[in-house]
Amino acid sequence: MARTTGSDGEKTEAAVREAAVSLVARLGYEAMSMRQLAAEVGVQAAALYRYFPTKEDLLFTLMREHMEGLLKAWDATRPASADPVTRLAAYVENHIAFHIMRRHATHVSNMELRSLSHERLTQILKMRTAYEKELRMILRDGAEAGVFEIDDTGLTAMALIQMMTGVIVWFRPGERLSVAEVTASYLSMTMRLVGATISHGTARPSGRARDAVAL
Amino acid sequence: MARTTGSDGEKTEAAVREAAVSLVARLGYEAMSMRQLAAEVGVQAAALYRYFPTKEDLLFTLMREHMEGLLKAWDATRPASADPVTRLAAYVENHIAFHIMRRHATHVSNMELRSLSHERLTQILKMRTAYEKELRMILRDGAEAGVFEIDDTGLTAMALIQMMTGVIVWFRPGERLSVAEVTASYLSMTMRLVGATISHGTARPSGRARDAVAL
DNA sequence: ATAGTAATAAAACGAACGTTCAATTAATTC
DNA sequence: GAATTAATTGAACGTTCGTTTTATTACTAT
Repeated sequence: MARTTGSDGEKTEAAVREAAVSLVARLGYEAMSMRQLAAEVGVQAAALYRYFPTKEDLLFTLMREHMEGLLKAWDATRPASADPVTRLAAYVENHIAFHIMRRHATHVSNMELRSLSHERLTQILKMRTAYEKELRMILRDGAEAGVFEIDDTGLTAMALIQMMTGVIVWFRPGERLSVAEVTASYLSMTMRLVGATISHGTARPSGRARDAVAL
Repeated sequence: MARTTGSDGEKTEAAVREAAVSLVARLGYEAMSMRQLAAEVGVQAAALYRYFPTKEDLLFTLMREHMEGLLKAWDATRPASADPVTRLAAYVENHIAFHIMRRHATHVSNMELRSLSHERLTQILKMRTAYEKELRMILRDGAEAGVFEIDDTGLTAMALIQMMTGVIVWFRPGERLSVAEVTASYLSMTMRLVGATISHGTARPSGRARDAVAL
């Protein structure tokens, strides 16, 4: 046999991407074989090489697009306001929403970095650093404005990101808590953690967001 | 050749364990080959099988001993006091100290769970859950006593653990911050996060621990 | 000394891996 | 409808993998 009826390059490539994210997240990059991936897509292993020259190229593509998506999502959400509390709230909400929505891809981007070549690792880390810098800037502005009480901006940013990203480890949609409830809780914890002292009139009407500020 | 002069089973096994933790942490379990591990120890691959029947047995041993060590460390540190603030402070300090000290082993225990058989995975997760339960109990007691302000005990426990464990991702001993400084900062952030309202007289004299309570 | 055990080397096994190549068929273009 | 291009198969390549087997040497107890 050869070309199959109804075959379409674009559709196949999309199916490969999708299956790869799921498989790598579940099994790990090294543990997933190209034959396994091909079987999941319903194709022979050789067909994958029409779309991705090597296995590592495939991994890198998944990671790069995930990071680009994260940066793009933040760019679209980023509030014009200069109020650090509002900005921090937006950052937290965007981060949690994005990571819950793309749990598998986040897992891949966080866990499989060691499988990238040095050059590509650098590329991904650059994007990650840019994203983290956004949070550090918010924290610094808030600290300087006196609305946050923060020991060490860099350390606090890392702590917050680890805490928020950790959501994907235990959160499962449709269980005890809704996304909105989780987000509200994390918002509340974040605001306490940074010692936010003034209430921001622009408080979201989402659930128990009142906690997000006061303490 | 065969048995080498000066060879000693106990020493070899210890060397294998040590090298394995380091290699699995750096390369990942799947990416590390038994030949690579053997070379690191200075032995032939076949020699490894005298100490660990399979590669997975080796991984499981590393993980089980790490988790046992964590539980044991907490058991030795756990304060007799019933004061939730004191207990929480002890938990945080123990957790951070242990995880920084055993960065590589923690990496292994957190990242390679998917390479375990179902049965062994369950065993490790049971230990992990027991450890997390300790934190949940502290949080619950504190919330009931009115010294903590907590939305959801389970969610807060997960958030705290993710935050604290995240230390191993970015912290490198001998860089900008000392272990004591990092611990003090995390203690401070933790106490704010849970809304600890009363000062605990037993405050450590370690650095800026004054922040650990007040807000 | 000698017998027995502990610790390893050396070589080999079959299976699985990522990848390549030639052949073949489906769709598209002219 | 012929020529071209797109998409895929099936088989194969050389490597590497985890593991087993066998032989050999170092140590220990008698």
